[in-house]
Amino acid sequence: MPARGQANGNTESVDNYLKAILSLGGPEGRRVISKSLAERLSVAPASVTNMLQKLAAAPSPLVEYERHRGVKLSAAGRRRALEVVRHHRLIETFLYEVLDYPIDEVHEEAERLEHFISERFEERIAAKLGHPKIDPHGHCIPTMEGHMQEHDSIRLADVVDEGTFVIDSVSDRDAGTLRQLEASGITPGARLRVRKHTALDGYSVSIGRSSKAFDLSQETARDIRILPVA
Amino acid sequence: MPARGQANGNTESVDNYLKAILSLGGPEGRRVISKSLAERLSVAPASVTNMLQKLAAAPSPLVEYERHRGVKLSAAGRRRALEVVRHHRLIETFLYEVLDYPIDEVHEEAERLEHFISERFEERIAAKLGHPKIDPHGHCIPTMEGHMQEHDSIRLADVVDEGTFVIDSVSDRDAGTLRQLEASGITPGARLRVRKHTALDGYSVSIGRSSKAFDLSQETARDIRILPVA
DNA sequence: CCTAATAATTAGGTATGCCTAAATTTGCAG
DNA sequence: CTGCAAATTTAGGCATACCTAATTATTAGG
Repeated sequence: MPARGQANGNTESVDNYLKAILSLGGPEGRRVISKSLAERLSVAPASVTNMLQKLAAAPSPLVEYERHRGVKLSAAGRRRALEVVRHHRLIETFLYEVLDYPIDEVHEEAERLEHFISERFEERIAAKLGHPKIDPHGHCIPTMEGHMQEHDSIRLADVVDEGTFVIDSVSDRDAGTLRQLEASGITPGARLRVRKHTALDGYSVSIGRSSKAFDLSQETARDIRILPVA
Repeated sequence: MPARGQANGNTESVDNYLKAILSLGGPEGRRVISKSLAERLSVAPASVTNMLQKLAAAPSPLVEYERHRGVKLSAAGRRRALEVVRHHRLIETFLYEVLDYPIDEVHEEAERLEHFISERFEERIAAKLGHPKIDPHGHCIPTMEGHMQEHDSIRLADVVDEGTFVIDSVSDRDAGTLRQLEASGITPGARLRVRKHTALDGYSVSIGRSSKAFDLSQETARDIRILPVA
């Protein structure tokens, strides 16, 4: 298939590499090793090497890559990655708010569409939504200029003993988990009271002023990010 | 790139071949010759032969193809083609009605997105729009079951002398033309009074009860379809 | 009915992006 | 400092979908 997208050779595949590097390298833009990329993208390590070489060799490269030493995004690469993340999160918000999608279906649809929408589409849905700052999972939406100020939330899984928190965000990694969390009222903005189960390796939590308690596995607790109560 | 889409090997490219065959073969499903397809798709004739052979050789083929004798859609191919057309026209309507796109920009965006939206997306925008029967250009939207009842409109270019008509639809072939027609009030549903310019090889038209007259080239008149006044 | 023009097909190539298997390189433990 | 294991890279392939050039079919004119 001939290359798609703008002047550059930006394809769906390239977008996904950039997103993965951004996500794995964190906001500070740490070096990312090929193995992590291969895992994240469900692709053979050799394919990663291949792609990184091509990306790095391009006229205005999207990544900085040194043999055997991992990759990081160039300024241009970071810009493109943030644009794709912006698309993704705006689309999710749009599907949820305007098209009444169930929360656990927005991710998959956005994952496909994010690569193909135009600047106009981006601008129009942003306007329609009142230029939202966070998506339905609580993740912040990068600005048009490519700025993203992360919240300094922590993972519930990293809480030592107990306390009361505000839910910052919920991972969209697994649709099933997401559906369950939503059903239990564990959504961004909710107040969460937490107590650690030392025996069961998990947590007992309740929402708001409710006395109903839920058990969460350590696994699930990694998908929830929390903030101290304001 | 690995195949995208459902069980079958439906790619963007295949979709476009099917749409072109549907469009060139008309509602009756006439045989289409490779040359026309090549022109329509801006592709070399050899590429068409190649693709048709693959499509026809598939386990449940989307086309019926005989060497040197053209192609037509199989039942499955027609179903898929109509689904893509439905996507296209629903998306156009959605962009126009919900996202306030200018009329001359809806086609290009829909042309890209039509291949990537899910059944759910289709269903949700259809619901949001109240299950519309025609798109903003006046083209009818195939049903979910793959039915499309064409209007028996005629091209303005085929009008012999003069008369009054209702505008059925306007082609989305050229954005510039479309923008001009919109600006002149030549949009689906409008009443059109026509008089032929024998000398200039074109038409003089006016809209509704307005006395302002516009000249239209023969070229442009091919892009306008009309119905007798009800 | 034969030939010339037109259409279609075959043959052989390009680029993308993925794969496996066989080298390498790196880095950590002893 | 050595040597093994993990990570990475190279080499060689596959599928898609496109291309050009050369060949073969079909069809329409004379």
